[in-house]
Amino acid sequence: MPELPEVETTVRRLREPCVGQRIVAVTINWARHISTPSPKQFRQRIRDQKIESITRRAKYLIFNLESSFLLIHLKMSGRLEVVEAATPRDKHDHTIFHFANGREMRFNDTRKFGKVYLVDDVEDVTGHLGPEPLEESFTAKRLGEILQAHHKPLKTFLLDQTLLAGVGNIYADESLHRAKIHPKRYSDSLKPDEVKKLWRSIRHTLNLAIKHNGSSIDWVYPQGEHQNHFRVYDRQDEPCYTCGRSIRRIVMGGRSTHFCSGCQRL
DNA sequence: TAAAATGTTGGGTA
DNA sequence: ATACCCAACATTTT
Repeated sequence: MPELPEVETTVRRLREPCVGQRIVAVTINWARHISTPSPKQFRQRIRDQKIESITRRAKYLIFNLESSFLLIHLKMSGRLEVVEAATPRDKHDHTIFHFANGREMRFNDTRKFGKVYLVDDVEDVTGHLGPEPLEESFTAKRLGEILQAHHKPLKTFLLDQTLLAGVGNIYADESLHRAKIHPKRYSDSLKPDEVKKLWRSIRHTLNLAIKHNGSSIDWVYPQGEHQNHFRVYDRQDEPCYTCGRSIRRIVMGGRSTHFCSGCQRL
């Protein structure tokens, strides 16, 4: 589930226990978690490297090591925790990074969709991604240009990581509601004031979610509290807080899509 | 019980 | 260029 705000929260939470730590070994219990290089090469190359900093690009965590980059994508159910080595392991702790200080970072991933990369060039993994919505360089003008260049329903547009990076199913719906724009509107149909509203809405929605430490849903990602602030996501048949009309749930591109039948007209 | 649905993404085929 | 279905997998819900 983790989208941009949850990944950002995870990065911030991991900095204190990780930065400055040296990775002395890696335990790989599910080899297919390691995307590149081979598990054997991975273990060898990461060994004895220190974590110098942690950043984020879209939904990827980037661990800046001494001589390479460790990237992790949590996909649908991934979680990262740093614990004492003596802490009992969970059956879904698939990849474990052992630190020199006796603690370890565990990549727990029930559905096993997550991926781990060790690369010299971050762009090898993130090169196909669109702009970061919270960067200063991402202006309303820039969003407008990208919107105009494609003819896609907005929901589909917002989920396309090559056009705009980091927005997932929850924040796409929340952003469109805050902008009062219907998810089926086509990207190249927005008027300039609508572009501006959508741009502001995306950034506000993501920043607010980060302030709430992300959203917690079910058993995944237990930290955040932004789920208490959803306006449309998972609120089908409930009244809109803005206009009182009921929230609808439809399926677009195989993804559940929530919008207000009053505020968001086609 | 069995089928459907769940936050992601990439690929293959129209 | 876009749309649609499928794949990866485990667990919960219908």
